Amino acid sequence: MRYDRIDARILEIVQKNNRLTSEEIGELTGLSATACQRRLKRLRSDGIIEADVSIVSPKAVGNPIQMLVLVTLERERSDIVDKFKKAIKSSAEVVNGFFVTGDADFVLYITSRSMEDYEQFTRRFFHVNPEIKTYKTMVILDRVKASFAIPIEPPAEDD
Amino acid sequence: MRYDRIDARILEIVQKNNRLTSEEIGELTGLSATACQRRLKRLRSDGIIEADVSIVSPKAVGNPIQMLVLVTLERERSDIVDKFKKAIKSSAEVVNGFFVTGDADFVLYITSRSMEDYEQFTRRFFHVNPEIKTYKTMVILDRVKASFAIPIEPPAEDD
DNA sequence: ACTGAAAACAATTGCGA
DNA sequence: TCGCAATTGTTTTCAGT
Repeated sequence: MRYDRIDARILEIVQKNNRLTSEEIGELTGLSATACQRRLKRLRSDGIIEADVSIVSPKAVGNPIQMLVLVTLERERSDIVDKFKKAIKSSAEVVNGFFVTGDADFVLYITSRSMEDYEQFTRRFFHVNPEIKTYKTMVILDRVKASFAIPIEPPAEDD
Repeated sequence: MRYDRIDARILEIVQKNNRLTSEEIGELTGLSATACQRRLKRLRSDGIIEADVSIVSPKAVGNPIQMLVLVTLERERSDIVDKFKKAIKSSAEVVNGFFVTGDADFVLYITSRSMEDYEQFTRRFFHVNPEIKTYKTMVILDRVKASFAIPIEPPAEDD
């Protein structure tokens, strides 16, 4: 699971747009299309590229409201935590769920059709999960930066 | 900017994997490859599909540490807020930045090579942005759900 | 707006370097 | 690991329903 400088360049490119042809990527990297393709294949099979997805506009598909929710559980017992993780996974509204240190136990990224829908969701969700002590909702007013591009460290040099 | 039930189905599919062939999508939707392709083209040009990207593993590219940071500014004056938005945009470490209501003014999603690197980053970042009153770091222990799939509302029916 | 066939284009594989 | 050339497969265009 190793990558060189050219792989890093390819990753930077496809993180922004994975529909470029290998030829185009080749031009941007100074490699032939074939070589780029082979590298991409390796990056995918090695799991450096985790997935290739279309990003859908939440607004365009009827979920204009987005929230970040800080959830604190009653207790941090591992069975309770695990149960809550399952609840996150099985909840369609929760797009992202993070288990974190600090001010909260979990942070959830949720999309919703309306504030009313969100309120209903919380009622259900928090009723089904009585181990939740508190939650704090932060409504997203602006996605200032909504990149999916992870910064890539310069690769190790073993010349 | 409208979509029907089949478009919704296509969106669900490509949100998970945008490298399927039109043929494969056709089989999953009961349409011909050609029809799927036309729909995808429209979904892209209409902006319902915002982007097509490869998801890179932060861990695999040397950024194993991920954080969510709640930032509160000294004051919510619009020029200060705008200045901070610019700082977010121009900072490579900040992958995502949200302007929010509630307990904080901004939530940042940051990746880093190490806690030391993160500490250095905060020093720089908060030095350059003196309008920051407080910030609270939550280190991500587990990405319980790291989907990029927005739930899609059943489309409006105008038969 | 859809399908199906043909043409254009891109990805993959094999080979020599 | 690379590039080139040949093959395979995918996408796009076009005509017809």
